[in-house]
Amino acid sequence: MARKTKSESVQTRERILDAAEIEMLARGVGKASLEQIARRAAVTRGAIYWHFEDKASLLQAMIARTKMPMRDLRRCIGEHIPSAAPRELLREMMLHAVQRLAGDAQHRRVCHIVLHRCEINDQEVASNRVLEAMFDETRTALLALCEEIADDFPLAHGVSPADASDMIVAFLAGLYECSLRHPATYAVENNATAKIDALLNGLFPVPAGASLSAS
Amino acid sequence: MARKTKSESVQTRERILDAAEIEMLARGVGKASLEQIARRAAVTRGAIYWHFEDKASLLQAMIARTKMPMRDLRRCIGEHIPSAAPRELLREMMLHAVQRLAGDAQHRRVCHIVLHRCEINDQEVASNRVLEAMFDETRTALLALCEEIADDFPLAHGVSPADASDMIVAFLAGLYECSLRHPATYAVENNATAKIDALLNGLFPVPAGASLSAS
DNA sequence: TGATACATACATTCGTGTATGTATGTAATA
DNA sequence: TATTACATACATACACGAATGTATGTATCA
Repeated sequence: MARKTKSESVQTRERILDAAEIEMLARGVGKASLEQIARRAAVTRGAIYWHFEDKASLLQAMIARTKMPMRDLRRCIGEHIPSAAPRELLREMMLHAVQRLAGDAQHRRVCHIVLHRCEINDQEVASNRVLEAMFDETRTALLALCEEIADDFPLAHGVSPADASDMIVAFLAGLYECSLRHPATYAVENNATAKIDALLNGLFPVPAGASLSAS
Repeated sequence: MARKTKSESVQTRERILDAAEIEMLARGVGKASLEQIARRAAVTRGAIYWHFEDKASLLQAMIARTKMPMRDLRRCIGEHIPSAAPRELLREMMLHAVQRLAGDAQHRRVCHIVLHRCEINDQEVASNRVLEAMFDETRTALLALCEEIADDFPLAHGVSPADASDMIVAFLAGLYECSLRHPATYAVENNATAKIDALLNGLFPVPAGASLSAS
């Protein structure tokens, strides 16, 4: 009814974003109306249009609230690359991604929305750019890592560093797919280390007698 | 303007389905209007409502036109299981899936629509059931196969048959994700055999000196 | 001649965007 | 310190288009 103080308005904005997450997850971005989002946030559409330009920028703000997984991985690379051995680093990165996916509920919701509750219009900006960034950054970062690893370990027969990074990207993307679509059936965090090690051993087989901590 | 012969009406139906594929792929299921689909098929909405109940059943018919990848795989299992060794069978199945994804344009389009151009409503029927079937059937079939393989080959350390089939499902799902979302960057069919072999060798490492054609 | 295979026309709903109202916080002024 | 002035943070109300569903018309095939 009246003007609220600054901190109250920030809270309102957060409540709107929370409500948008829930509604968009349940009904899809297109079918979730601003009216329903507003009702869930205990405000009116007026409040939404005050805080956001339109539904697209609301979605964008919602996405921006959670750090995207692959940017995270990349930063993780930047911080660790000077010190650790690349193969260990890759392993840690993959584990980190899995743990994030298993542990961070808001991250799961937002990824679920972007990946599965959002029709992609070829010209559209919001989630499309995010997805491109996710895939491209991941691929770039992983490719560089795989090339470094290939200096230390022999690659599997017929597999190039690019092939290896493609497989890892596919595996991670598939993890998100399976665990978000069917959380009951596919428990991501279950035996994650063993699974990741099996994949890495297939791509970069450790020669008999060699140590994993080769520089 | 007038009544067509039976075969002509079948052609009209097909043209509508073709147009729906194109429009839904370009704009998403929700934003593709029946009017635009009709225009592309050179008919009016009247024709669409004659052939289909509503947009949902149009989508359902569109999906039904292409066989789903995982049903295919399962049938492939049923046909081959009595004769071939399970590990070879699994390899062939995965190759088959990749080739289908690379070669069958209509299959690619429909999968692209179901996976990425379709907001999923929790209560909705059409594409949701299809997706569930895809994942569940795949998982069931692959799990059985992995258990058979585990009789012949030792599993990687700490990996159960269920873990192995989960990884394979994730890998295949990720292949679809990557190759459909970024066909330019991720060429599926590129080195597919080497990639698949690397994954299988990671999951079911072949003991030194053992032959792959173990019964 | 009746059922078929559509086209046309209309009613209705739903969501968005925008314009406007309104009450309060806040800073400047006197 | 009280008052004025304005910006803020929404609520309310309305106009508009877009899409759906349905009812009805119509020409042709069998």
